[in-house]
Amino acid sequence: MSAARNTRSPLPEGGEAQSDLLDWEAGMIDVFVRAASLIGVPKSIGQIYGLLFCSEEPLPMDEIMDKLLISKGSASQGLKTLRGIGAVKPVYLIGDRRDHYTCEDKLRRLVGGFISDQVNPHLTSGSDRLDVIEAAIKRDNPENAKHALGRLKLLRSWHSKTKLFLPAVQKFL
Amino acid sequence: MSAARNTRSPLPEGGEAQSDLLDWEAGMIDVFVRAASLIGVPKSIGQIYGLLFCSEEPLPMDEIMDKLLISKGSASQGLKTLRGIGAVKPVYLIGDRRDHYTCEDKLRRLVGGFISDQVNPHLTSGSDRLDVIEAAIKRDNPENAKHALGRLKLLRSWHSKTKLFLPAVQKFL
DNA sequence: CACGTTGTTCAAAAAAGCTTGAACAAAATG
DNA sequence: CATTTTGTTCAAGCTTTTTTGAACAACGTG
Repeated sequence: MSAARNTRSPLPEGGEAQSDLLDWEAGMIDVFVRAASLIGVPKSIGQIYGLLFCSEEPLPMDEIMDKLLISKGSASQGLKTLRGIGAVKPVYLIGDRRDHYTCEDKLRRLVGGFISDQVNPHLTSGSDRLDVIEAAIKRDNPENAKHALGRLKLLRSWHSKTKLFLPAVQKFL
Repeated sequence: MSAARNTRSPLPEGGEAQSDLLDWEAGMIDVFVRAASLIGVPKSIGQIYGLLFCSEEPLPMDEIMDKLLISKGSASQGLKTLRGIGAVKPVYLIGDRRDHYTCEDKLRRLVGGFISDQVNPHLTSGSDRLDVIEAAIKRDNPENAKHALGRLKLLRSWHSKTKLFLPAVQKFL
């Protein structure tokens, strides 16, 4: 095998912070950042998840800050969100006061956590909104009430299809 | 049936533009705006789709502008995007030079259009990125190369599951 | 072919969302 | 209990995205 002093991503460094990511790590993190933005999740969260995905060991917050060059606020907030959807899990190491984190790497759980945290609440409140709309139609009784009720019915069918669909996603993945 | 002068949403009006949405329409549009933002689509696009969803007749751009109180630029740009994913269809009415639009109201087609326009391109380019990562691992041959390759393999499996999954979505909905 | 209508484009303004950093809380240490 | 370490919160700043509006292209029409 050919010699190789691991090529690293840009970012020359001066005093404290140091990126120190290998190319393959930077590449993977990039994949996660893109995937995150596709589903409307902030960059820093994709970065953190990606870094943990690459890491063989659980990482504490300050290492995450150093490697990704993000602020304490971002790191703390990002980990909070990731914990919330169950995408990272805290690991307690003896002899180290700091919380360490690993990523959840079962696709099914990742998706499940995201759905129940980010999607289901909207689905639930959506149901109430449809009831309000129905009330408005019946109250105002516009001349095209028949059409309006038809649309409402269609929307309700989309709603219930989606509710059936999401659990099915779990099984599939 | 009880008397009722249709209650309308806020927005007193002065000279030209007029919102003139009924409560039930405003409610439905709101549902679409929320759904749109859930999947990272701008508000104005959700509004336009919602308005067309409520309307019994195809609508021309200037009516859309007037009812939603949005600018010509937004309306034009929003319709362009919606046409792009096949969420609205142009309808040509004789005796009227203006293009009119109706919404696509088959859920399957809506979702299909969105996926092939917004998701598939990312999936495709993602595949190339994984190859680049693999090359980086083999080139640098870091001491944890075994672990790195394991992660890459996992990510590849997620990738192919997703590729299988998306067409399945179509059938289900 | 001059004119009015319809629709697109794009630079600048506005809005929305993310990140930062400093102040604060909590908890372990000596 | 004073001090240090670890982590959270949140207002202010910054970036990115969206919206606006005016200039311009396209196209019928008379």
